[in-house]
Amino acid sequence: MTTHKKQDPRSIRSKRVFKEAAVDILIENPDISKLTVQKIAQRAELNRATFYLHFLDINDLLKQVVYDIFDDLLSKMSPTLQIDNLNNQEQLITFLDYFYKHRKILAVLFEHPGFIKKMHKTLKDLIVIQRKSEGADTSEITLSMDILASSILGIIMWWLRNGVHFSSEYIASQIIELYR
Amino acid sequence: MTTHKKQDPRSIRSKRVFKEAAVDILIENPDISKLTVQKIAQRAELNRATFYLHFLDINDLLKQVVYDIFDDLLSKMSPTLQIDNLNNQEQLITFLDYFYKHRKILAVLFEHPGFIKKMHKTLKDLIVIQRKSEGADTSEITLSMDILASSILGIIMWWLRNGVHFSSEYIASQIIELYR
DNA sequence: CAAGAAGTGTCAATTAAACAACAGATTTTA
DNA sequence: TAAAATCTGTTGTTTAATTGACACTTCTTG
Repeated sequence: MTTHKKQDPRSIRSKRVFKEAAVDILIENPDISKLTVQKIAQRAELNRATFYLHFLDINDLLKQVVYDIFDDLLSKMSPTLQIDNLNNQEQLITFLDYFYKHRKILAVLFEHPGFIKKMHKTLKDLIVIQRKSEGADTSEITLSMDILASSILGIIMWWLRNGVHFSSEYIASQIIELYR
Repeated sequence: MTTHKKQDPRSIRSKRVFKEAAVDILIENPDISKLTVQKIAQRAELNRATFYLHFLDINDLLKQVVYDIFDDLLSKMSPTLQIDNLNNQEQLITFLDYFYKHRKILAVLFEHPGFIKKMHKTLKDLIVIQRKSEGADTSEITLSMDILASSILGIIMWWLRNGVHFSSEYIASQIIELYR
């Protein structure tokens, strides 16, 4: 059990503001190579030196952004997973709504090396958790989950790429239809 | 000539954030008597004690908010006043657009004692500046300007009270028609 | 109306952010 | 490609914000 020393609210805020600033800039201009610490600090209205109190470099910040997104996603998913009478479709819609809400930064991050792989792993884990909660045999589920995760990820990426013309409800119903 | 010592960006930001927080709270709940330093600090994500580094009390903050608004208004008006071929109507529309943009906080501030009086003075000054730029005799203009300012202020207050159903262009044309 | 809750204004001590300067790396552009 | 401009990562020092406490006043509500 790690003891987290209580953080100064200034630190908490600064970390958040730096990340928000970076995300905002990336949404305006998705070219990560054009992102600089100076621009982030400027947008965050914080000193450039302060950046280095919280992050090693831009890549470290982006990793934390990615981590935050997954953390947020998991915190949104787990409560619903604990409700027994919730069916697949409702969970899937929660999942898709999350993607819709964060579609702009996700579209940028999908271009980021390593993100898709991490996304895949998280998605698979979520599917495994779900299947287990449905009482499936542990030995049978792990095998085909990669393929299933890949398919869903492919659909999501297509969905995001194409400007999200369809509702999350419709996509959910299509995914369920496909893997019935 | 007062020498302004260059301010720390943290101070500048804190002052701004406190004011924004107060305005936000007032727009949500226009009852000034319900506004507290604690709520402002909480909304601003700053410590309550920090508030007192920048403001004497809530009233002092509100005075500064009022001042900022007028400062902003005057900076928006003066450039147009210097353009010779600009007519009354265009100036009036600039003026009215400003009110439209800030209508929410202005609706709150119009309830604030002293605001209408200050508003009146500023409006009169603007009218006087305008009349002078039109080459009017200095002795003739000051007298009826109070009545004129009161009328325009009355129209603006009515306009704001009634949910701004009409465009600033239409109101401008009506005001000009009235005082032709 | 009495008691608890919430808000005020202030303080000394602590901590995080700003500053400014630096050498060196990278990118732009003439 | 050479020069200029921008960006990087780091540092010691200064300054503003946080903290938690304090005595006091003003709501709020049973």
